[in-house]
Amino acid sequence: MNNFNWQWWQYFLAIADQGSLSKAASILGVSQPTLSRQLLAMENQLSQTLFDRSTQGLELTTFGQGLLEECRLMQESALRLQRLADGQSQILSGRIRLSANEMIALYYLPNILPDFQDRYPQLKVEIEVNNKASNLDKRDADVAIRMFKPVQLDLIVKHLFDLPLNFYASQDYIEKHGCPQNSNEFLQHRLLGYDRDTQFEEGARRLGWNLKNESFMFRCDFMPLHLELAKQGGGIVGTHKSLCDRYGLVPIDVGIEIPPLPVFLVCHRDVQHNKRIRVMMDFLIERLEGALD
Amino acid sequence: MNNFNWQWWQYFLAIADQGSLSKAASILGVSQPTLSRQLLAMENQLSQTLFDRSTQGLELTTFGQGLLEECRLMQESALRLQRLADGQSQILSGRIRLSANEMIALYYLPNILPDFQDRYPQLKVEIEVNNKASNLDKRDADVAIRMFKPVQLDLIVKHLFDLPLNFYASQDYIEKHGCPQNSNEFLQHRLLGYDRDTQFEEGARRLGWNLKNESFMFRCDFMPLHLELAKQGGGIVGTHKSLCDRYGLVPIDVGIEIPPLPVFLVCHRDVQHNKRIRVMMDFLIERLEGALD
DNA sequence: TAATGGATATTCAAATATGAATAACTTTAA
DNA sequence: TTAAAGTTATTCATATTTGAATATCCATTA
Repeated sequence: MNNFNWQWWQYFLAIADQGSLSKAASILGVSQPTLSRQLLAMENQLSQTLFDRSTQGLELTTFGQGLLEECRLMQESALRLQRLADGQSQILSGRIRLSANEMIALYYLPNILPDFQDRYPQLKVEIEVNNKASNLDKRDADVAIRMFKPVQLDLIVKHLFDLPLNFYASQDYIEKHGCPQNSNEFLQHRLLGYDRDTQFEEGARRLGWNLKNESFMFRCDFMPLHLELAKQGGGIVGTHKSLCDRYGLVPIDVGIEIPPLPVFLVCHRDVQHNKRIRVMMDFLIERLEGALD
Repeated sequence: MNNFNWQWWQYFLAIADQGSLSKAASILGVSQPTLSRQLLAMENQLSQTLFDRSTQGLELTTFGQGLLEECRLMQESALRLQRLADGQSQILSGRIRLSANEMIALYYLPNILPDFQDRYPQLKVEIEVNNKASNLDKRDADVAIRMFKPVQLDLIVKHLFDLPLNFYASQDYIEKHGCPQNSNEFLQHRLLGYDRDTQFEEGARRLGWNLKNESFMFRCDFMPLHLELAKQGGGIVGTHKSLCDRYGLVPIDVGIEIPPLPVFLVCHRDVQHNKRIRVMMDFLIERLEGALD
């Protein structure tokens, strides 16, 4: 009776999402001809066409569209099952994926991760460096370091500490352009700002400032570049207090207090008891704060 | 990343439900060794045991139990997908499953089904004869004839007609035992009643009677037997008015009016536009009432 | 116009998964 | 105690599925 292979729905969804047999096949870990034939078999059994083919790829028919939504629900179950299963794993080998933004990845993790690998040599560590919050539901990452508190209910969140922030410039810069003495002077200086990232804008608005991204002379969302620029005397950067010494930067005090940046450690509730994930989180709890020397 | 085959969950659920590789394999349409190996591969990938084996079969480990519930949700999606897909089918060949109780199956369907098969020779008709309501969610049947109005929201229900009921006995019986003239006399007679089926009991209670199953002299849930017994002069039967002529039964009027039995035609909302199902329902709407000659 | 790149479908040798048969075991029934 | 009937695991020849290579098509670009 129930002769429909669930794997077919998995195939169907991958093809629909990718819009191409080749891409879907590569993600699914099968070859394009295999996927082509499986899809044909599926359509054959349904006596219905799921996708319109072209040399540009595949597009859902209206029939196929009618199945997509429920298929996504099925995928959610599948993902949840995988999390539930993996969540029980007490194996200390395999891979663990950590998500962090560029600043954490570049300035804090290198100090401590070698120790982790010494302690757990069987564990392969994969770091996803990304300003976007990666999807813990889909296990794009196992553990994430976030600078904001996630609201999603099925996530386990631990507040680690707060990163003090301030404005800094190099000694060179100050000698050349002088040190601003108040906020009006400050705004006339070469401020290193953001491009599409609105986090800073929003922070400023909460402090009652009208500081648009457009007001900055130099704009870039890749924060490490701000630091390097500031180091070369390129301008004033708002960044972590713990980094100024390393970069030979001096604080600029114009009576503006930047609220410190909270740091959270996050994992999915379903996998919180996974041993690999547990040891990674414990390690980060133990060592990350100390990495801010 | 997402290297888990959805088919494995299908296997997992079937094994959990059947409690045996052999049974599950037969249902899934694979061989027992195949299923045994697939399960092993699955457990291997999870590095966890899903079932404890014995020569009696397989039993879920606590780990496996933790996955069962979500797996059932996944199955619901799979079943819904299949209904949605099948629901669009405009093919007039294949099988169609009809669910009916014993009375309908035995006394009304034989009159009309041959015409259906003449009209749609490509369609194989399967009849599930069952007093229980078969599961339209799981497609145990495509179309069901029910004597009660289903409450489930995702079912399409059409009220066909009402079957008049009355009490009957054979001429022989009446000559031998006399015809009861009032309800007190009536209750002293040989009434043919039910065993575990409480539908009649409940109907009687709604009419203000205290008529327990235990009060009957002869008890059986298989209604056609009641009719045959009554025909042989075995007692008084409460049954369809339309059957009394065929069986040479005469009505017994003791001032008790049995409310007529409503007849509903039911299919799942998801498959209501399926052509096979459509023609079967149209046929039954057209012909079933006439079968009550 | 011709070349390129990206797409699906087909071919065919090779790897893989399958199932009949069987082994090994346990419970139940005789 | 033995036989029967049920279970899962293993073996091995077979059948199926797979993927590299290829054909073919179409849009884009030089």
